[in-house]
Amino acid sequence: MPDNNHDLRRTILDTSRRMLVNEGFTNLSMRKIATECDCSATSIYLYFKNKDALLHALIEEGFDLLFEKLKTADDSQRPPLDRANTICREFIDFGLGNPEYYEIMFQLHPRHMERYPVEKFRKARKNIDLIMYLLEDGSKKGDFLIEEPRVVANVILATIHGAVSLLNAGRIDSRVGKEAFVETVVASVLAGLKGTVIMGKDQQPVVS
Amino acid sequence: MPDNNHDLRRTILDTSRRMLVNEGFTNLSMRKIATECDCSATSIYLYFKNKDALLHALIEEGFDLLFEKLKTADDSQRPPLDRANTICREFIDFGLGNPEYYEIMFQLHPRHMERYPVEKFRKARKNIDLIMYLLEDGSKKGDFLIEEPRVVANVILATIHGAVSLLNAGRIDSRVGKEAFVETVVASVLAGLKGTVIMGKDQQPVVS
DNA sequence: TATAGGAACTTAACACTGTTAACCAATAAT
DNA sequence: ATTATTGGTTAACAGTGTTAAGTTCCTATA
Repeated sequence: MPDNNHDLRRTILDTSRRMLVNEGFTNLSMRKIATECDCSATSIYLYFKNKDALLHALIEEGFDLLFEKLKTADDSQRPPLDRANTICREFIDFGLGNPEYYEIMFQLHPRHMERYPVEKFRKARKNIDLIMYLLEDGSKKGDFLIEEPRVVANVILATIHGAVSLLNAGRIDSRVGKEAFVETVVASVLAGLKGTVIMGKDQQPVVS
Repeated sequence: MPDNNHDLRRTILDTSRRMLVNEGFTNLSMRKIATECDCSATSIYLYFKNKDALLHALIEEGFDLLFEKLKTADDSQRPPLDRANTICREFIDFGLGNPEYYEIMFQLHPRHMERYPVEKFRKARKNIDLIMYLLEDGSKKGDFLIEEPRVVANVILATIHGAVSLLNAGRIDSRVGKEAFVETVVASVLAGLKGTVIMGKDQQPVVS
């Protein structure tokens, strides 16, 4: 049996991912995962150094998922502004659609877990890089006016992240419609790329 | 003894606030608070329904603190754009300067604690309202071009929140300087208010 | 074929956590 | 004088992450 060794490891990952999505991060305990996997809690420690390491593995999967989503949605043939628009919406869509994943990926405070290994940050950074390359492309084509793509890419990420996290936390004024909020956020991001972006009558941002 | 009753209550609040700031949210346990207060852990339950209620009280204090900071920094006599600039920077300053407070105020996921009581949200909303009034003022004076101040106020809050939370979590690309990042975020927010904002040579946003 | 080694897994335990039930002492009210 | 209330306690429950020690079982070598 070649890598049948890692059968349980996969089961643990799959069930904990499922439990994370279904029952939330707070209800994710080693013992609960274990009973769901039909093994003892300590068996998990055979494949993961501790709970944080298991969490890190899930986070990594999350970043892969997000990156795939962004990459497949992004069409490098389209105009940069359209691409930026798409990327923003896909990111928000991911965050609102996978709140549990999003939480451990972006909202889990470092103080709550072991330092996320530096080498794993590369996967997280791939998403920012994707934005950055897009900005550089837009700059080269003269569509954007950006001096420091890396800084702006991080600002864009921060803006969208703020929107997603506050929405998911239910901390956006209830009198503000979710759609209007999202549209305004996206418009604001796109506005930062070049010129002024206003809202068209079909709720799509239009560059004036 | 008039309200000597609430002596212990005050001590609990003060020490837990101090412990929160000094040792972080994760290390805040009822028993630790109790030993620090020279009382038993169960005594805390005489004054707070549970740990969440204690946390809510701390959150409330945090919002008061933030509101005071914003209110005293805001000078309604100055031009709206200057005021917006000040508010943004004060907010960021608060978030970076009080990461523990900020965490329980804005990053503590609802799933991790009992629903934050609706009536207490008013204190949180006072900060958004302050931004909103400023936007309305700017609109009235013709400095801003804003159709829905409440939506935009929430977007501004989200943008700044995203920046603060990612900075505090150490999730901003290390190759991006903190100052440059903050300046770009503020510039981006101000740009959304009207026209295009570019960075002057003194790193201060200038409206063109 | 017998035995040593190691891999996969379990049980029992430790030191924590939030929270509750039961109890006790002192003060205030009838 | 007796009752009720206030403010506090101790002991316990059920849960947490984690570790040390022990157990099975399969595989490879003497």
